[in-house]
Amino acid sequence: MGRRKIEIEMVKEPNTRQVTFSKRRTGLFKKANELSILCGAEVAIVVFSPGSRPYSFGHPGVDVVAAKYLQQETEPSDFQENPSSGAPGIEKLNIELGEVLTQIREGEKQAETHDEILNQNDVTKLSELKELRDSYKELQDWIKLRLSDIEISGYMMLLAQDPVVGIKAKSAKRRRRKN
Amino acid sequence: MGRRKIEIEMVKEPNTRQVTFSKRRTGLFKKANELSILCGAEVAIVVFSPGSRPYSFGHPGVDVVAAKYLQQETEPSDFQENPSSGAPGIEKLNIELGEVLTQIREGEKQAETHDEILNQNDVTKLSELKELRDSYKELQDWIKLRLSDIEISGYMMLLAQDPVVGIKAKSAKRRRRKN
DNA sequence: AACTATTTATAAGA
DNA sequence: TTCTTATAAATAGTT
Repeated sequence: MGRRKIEIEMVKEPNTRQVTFSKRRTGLFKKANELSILCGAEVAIVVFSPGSRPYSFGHPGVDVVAAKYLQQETEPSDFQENPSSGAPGIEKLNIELGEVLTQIREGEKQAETHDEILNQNDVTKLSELKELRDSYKELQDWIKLRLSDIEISGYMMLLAQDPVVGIKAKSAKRRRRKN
Repeated sequence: MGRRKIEIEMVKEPNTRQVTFSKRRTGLFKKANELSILCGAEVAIVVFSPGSRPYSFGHPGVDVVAAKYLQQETEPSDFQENPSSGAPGIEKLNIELGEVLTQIREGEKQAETHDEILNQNDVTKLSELKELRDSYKELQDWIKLRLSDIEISGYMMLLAQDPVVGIKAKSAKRRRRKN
């Protein structure tokens, strides 16, 4: 968005990096503000500059949103006891899928420790990344097809259940279709 | 930034508002990601949609940054040399993967409308569910293998980033397994 | 800090 | 909804 296109990678020149940080932090907060107003959404952002200086934005407030977020995290989900779906055995399947998700997440954390290695990879590896991505996409498509075949709902929900609690609780309760 | 200029005020049409929310939330997270990479900054964002669904972004993690923010202890920072990611082109791949995740989530929403149908399914369908599950597991394994091959870190992080909120450990009850 | 040339985000439209 | 496209907006390099 400037005179030239830049790669998304650490800006080496300290001075330039600082300037970039200031400009983009301002832009980020502006965007966040617009989002909250346009959509009536609650937003909280905390940023630590390269020099670890803290900056924050919040609507209605960082603390408010953070509290809501934390509360939700600890809040005991109620979907558990909900028999909802009703398909025999589906619960067990859901649990297993949940475990798979957990594994993904764990692998993801483990991957964090590989940052440096990542930086050493050269572009050659990109082909492999694409391969990975494409394969993943294919599977998603396949899953979606299977889903329409067997009409299973709570199932897909569970796919993303682990990460998104909000959706979980909501779907569990719903007994009627919305639209 | 669109066909027409719009005023920054609550979008009245619920449908349009939802669309705007999705687009802008994606844009916001993308910007946040770029900021963290370009400047080696730590960023955490929590957003609640108009429907109070939680979304979050965090580098290195929402909880990490949030904790640091809350503590606010003037610690001697030597954050300067955070290498974070930076492989050329990886940014684009991350975004594409993010889109895949979005697709999953969308499919999930769509599935919600099949609650009733689901309840009519009989046990016969279970075999298919298992097939689905196994296939999904297989892919996860494959992905994990590929990951160790190419050592990509931020990549997998992005996989779970969108829902992220994820960290919402609360799904606690069922994810509690040592693996 | 301002100033543009460009890139990027996105509001409408298909 | 997903993709496209005309425009608005953000911003990289410059002054």
